[in-house]
Amino acid sequence: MSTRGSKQAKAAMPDRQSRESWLQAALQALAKGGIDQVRVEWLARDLGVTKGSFYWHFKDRDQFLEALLDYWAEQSTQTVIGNRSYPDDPPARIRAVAEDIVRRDLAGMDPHIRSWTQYDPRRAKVVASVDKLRFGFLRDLFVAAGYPADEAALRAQCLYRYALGEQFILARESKAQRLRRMHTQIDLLLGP
Amino acid sequence: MSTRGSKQAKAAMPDRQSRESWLQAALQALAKGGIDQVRVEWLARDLGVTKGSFYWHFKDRDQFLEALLDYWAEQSTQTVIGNRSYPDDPPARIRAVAEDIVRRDLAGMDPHIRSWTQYDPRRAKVVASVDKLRFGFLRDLFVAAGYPADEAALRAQCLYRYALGEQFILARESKAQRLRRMHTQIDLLLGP
DNA sequence: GCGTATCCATACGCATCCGTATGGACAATA
DNA sequence: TATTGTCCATACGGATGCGTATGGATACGC
Repeated sequence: MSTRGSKQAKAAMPDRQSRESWLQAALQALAKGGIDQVRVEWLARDLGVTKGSFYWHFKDRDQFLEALLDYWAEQSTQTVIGNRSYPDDPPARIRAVAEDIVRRDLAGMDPHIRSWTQYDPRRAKVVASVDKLRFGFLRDLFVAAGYPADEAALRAQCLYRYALGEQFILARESKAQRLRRMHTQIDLLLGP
Repeated sequence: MSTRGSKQAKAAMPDRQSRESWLQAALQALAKGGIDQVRVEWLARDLGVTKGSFYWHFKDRDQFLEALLDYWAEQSTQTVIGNRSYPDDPPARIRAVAEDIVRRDLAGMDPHIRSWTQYDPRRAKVVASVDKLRFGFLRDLFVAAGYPADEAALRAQCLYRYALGEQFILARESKAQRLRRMHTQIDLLLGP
């Protein structure tokens, strides 16, 4: 039944878990049903191990959730900001970044994250720092496009809120439609 | 200790609960910490009664949560759309509605609702219908402002996403700042 | 005043999940 | 081969929350 670690070891020690594999599993669970889907024993079942592994890597669930939030923060900032293959022309760059936001794998994670962290000041602080970082990245794009600082900030705020809101519309829409409307929004923001 | 129903009865039967008082308490709990804060015994404590009351009004927790989602849908549509005291001038009307959205009591509820319902098709359907209704209301405002149908729809989608996204920014900002930026966004949408 | 309907308290069984305690499997090192 | 370190299985105690069973309290019609 179990695919317990055999000796041919395609990638060495198949069943052994790392801190990160637990966090990765938790992130997937979080994406599916919110923070109350992140249960120690459920993750263990997903990973094909038992809690014994969990409590070897982490002190308790609280510390794990803290680490999870940090892990999310790291992932969700690198995904957009870490991509250096964007075009040089500022407006095209803004479009490319916005498309990346819509497309990215972490789509749909934000509502769970924010629902989870909303009333915990310490956690809200982490989310706020992510918002600040992503916003700053967008603002710089508008600055590069020639807008003065305050104008750039306003437009970046608009775009960021739009991108966030986009994640929470559950309507079954094609990605093409979403992208088209996003372009309309950007055209407005790049206008006067 | 208990303010058990005495005979002077300022408003008749102080401690007796109705279906709606349970739903109201649940909505408050939901707003604070998401759906996993909605626990039968916790609500009972909040209301100053015991579970006995709950299981008289509702079959079980699942049925209760269904009713809760419907209750939210009703509340969150009436809040904005039910207000008939908006100005007649279409642009001013759009501004007033948008301000209402920012100000309204249900602010901050959406992330919890969407995190909760995202991966349940039956529940997602309810949320989608709310989105559809609120969006339709906004679209009609743009139509009234003179935009052709498709243009109005696009602008309404932009505004709606912006308003949604606004709820998820946890940054400590004054309401005045939020309103000012919202106005900027609307000015853009009412432009060319 | 009596019966009935409405609403809630109390107490219990049950399942689930957290955290711990302890020992075992496996690899690396000597 | 002995030893040590890493990682996990198993089994348990305890807490928590759901749902039920049953009786009590209050209002209302007659």
